[in-house]
Amino acid sequence: MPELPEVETVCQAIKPILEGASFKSIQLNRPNLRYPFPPHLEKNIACHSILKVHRRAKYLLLDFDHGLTLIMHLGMSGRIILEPLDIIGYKQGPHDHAILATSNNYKLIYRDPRRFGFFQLEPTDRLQSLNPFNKLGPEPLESFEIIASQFYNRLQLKSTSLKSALLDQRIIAGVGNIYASEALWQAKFSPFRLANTLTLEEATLLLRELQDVLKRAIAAGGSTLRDHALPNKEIGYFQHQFKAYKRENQPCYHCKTTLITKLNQHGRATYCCQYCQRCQVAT
DNA sequence: AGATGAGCCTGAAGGC
DNA sequence: TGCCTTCAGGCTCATC
Repeated sequence: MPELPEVETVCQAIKPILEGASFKSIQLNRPNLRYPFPPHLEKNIACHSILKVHRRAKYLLLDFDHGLTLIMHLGMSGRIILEPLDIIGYKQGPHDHAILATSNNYKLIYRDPRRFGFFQLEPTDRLQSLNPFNKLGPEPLESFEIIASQFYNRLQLKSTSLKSALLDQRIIAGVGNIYASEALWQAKFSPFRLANTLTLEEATLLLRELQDVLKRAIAAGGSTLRDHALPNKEIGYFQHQFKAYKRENQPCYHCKTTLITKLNQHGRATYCCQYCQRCQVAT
């Protein structure tokens, strides 16, 4: 599922329930996801209060009162379900890999069919100096004034395409394939244009459109394609607002005439209006 | 430094 | 209906 808006909506939904609570038991149904689960996970975090639930890029972070942070990444197909502990009718699914029971009688279920996600446990005060957090670019929803120049400066150092640059977590954190396509369409920039050819004004415009797309997606509860759902199982609705992504052969909403094209860029799908975005596949 | 391909996995969708 | 192939929202690694 998860790009920044999906992780953010999950974060906002679980925050009021988890902050101040603790996990009283942790059931792991397999030894690993993409990587092994942190050793002695239950022993290390059970019965410690969760001080803060927050997000950095596409990572969900749970800070505990004894100085450890549980990092959860949802990979491609991960989701988090939060439901009352005594709910009748919960049937453990084949991909419910971790079930964490909370002190306030909820269970947090980590479900991930493809298992590209992972858990990591690290000291909270060292998080910023650890991989991958020490490499991440600014949060795109930080105050515009603070990050605009950083964004521009980082683009200036990149002789790769704009699409690649937006997906590069070192330039701007949390953007994935959907929202990169949407932001580029909205700003009318070709995904194939080289990142270091943008002027400060153009980089500013792109960042504004990126912020707009991400904020609207969060307000809509994220995008539900196959896997994403909010922890209460409601789905996100931003997929109905896609202007480029998954709209191949449908008219562009800018020019109303050109059909959106699906192109392959670095092995991944890119959607654009070849007229409005002046898309020419770079040679 | 950047591009490319492979790999980690499963399930949905489409073609035949 | 069933089998096969392709594709998918992320990220890392090796190689060129």
